[in-house]
Amino acid sequence: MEFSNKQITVIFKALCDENRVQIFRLLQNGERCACHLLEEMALTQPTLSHHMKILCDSGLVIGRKQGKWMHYSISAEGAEVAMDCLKAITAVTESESASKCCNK
Amino acid sequence: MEFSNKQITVIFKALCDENRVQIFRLLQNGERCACHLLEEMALTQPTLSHHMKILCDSGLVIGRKQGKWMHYSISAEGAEVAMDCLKAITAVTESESASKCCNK
DNA sequence: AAAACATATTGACAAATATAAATATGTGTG
DNA sequence: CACACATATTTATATTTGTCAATATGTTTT
Repeated sequence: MEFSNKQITVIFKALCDENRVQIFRLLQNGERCACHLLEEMALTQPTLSHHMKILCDSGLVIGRKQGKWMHYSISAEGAEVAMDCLKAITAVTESESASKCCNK
Repeated sequence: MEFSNKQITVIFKALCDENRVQIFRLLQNGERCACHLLEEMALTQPTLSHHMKILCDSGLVIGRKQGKWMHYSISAEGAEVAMDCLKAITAVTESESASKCCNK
């Protein structure tokens, strides 16, 4: 089992909230600092910080600290991992076509 | 914008819960009926039904009704859509390398 | 060192979600 | 048609999650 159930939920939790999805859209134009994201999103600073933590935990976003600023960007490697993960969990290895059911 | 933020959250909500991820693992062996899933999972029938609804809403799982039984399977088309969606939301279209930040 | 600033953390609360018991719906069978 | 059975829905509740205010941490500037 390449990915644990828990790992999978952590990865895709990044994409389960509309605000976080919107943050991805902002990061698609390239690296952005937290203050920039804060201006664009209708969120308070602590809430943004909370979402950025979830995004970084997922591996889909990378945080780079530079002085007092945090710069965030989409991780190509993280995206690759998520892609592999999605492919792995949706792959069907069926050989038989009949549905396994409790009523025989 | 090919996918709305809302659509994206609905798709990936399927993979945000450990029980639902486990259901994917069961379905990877081929189509299964609800009663079979219920035997394998440590859930009550209403809870399983609730999760199956979320999975079907995501498009990643298909429900097929046959008499009084519901047969569930992973949707190859749904998986393809999710893949495209993941690719789309993690794609970076940056031309500039410098980080856009509020401090100029 | 003090002040100003950017971000993170804590604590409290509201909203959303997962869960199960009870009930409803729909389907096959006697 | 009555009954048994599989699944869905409703209702209530516990847990999780998103949110913000207040505060803490760490960095730069004066």
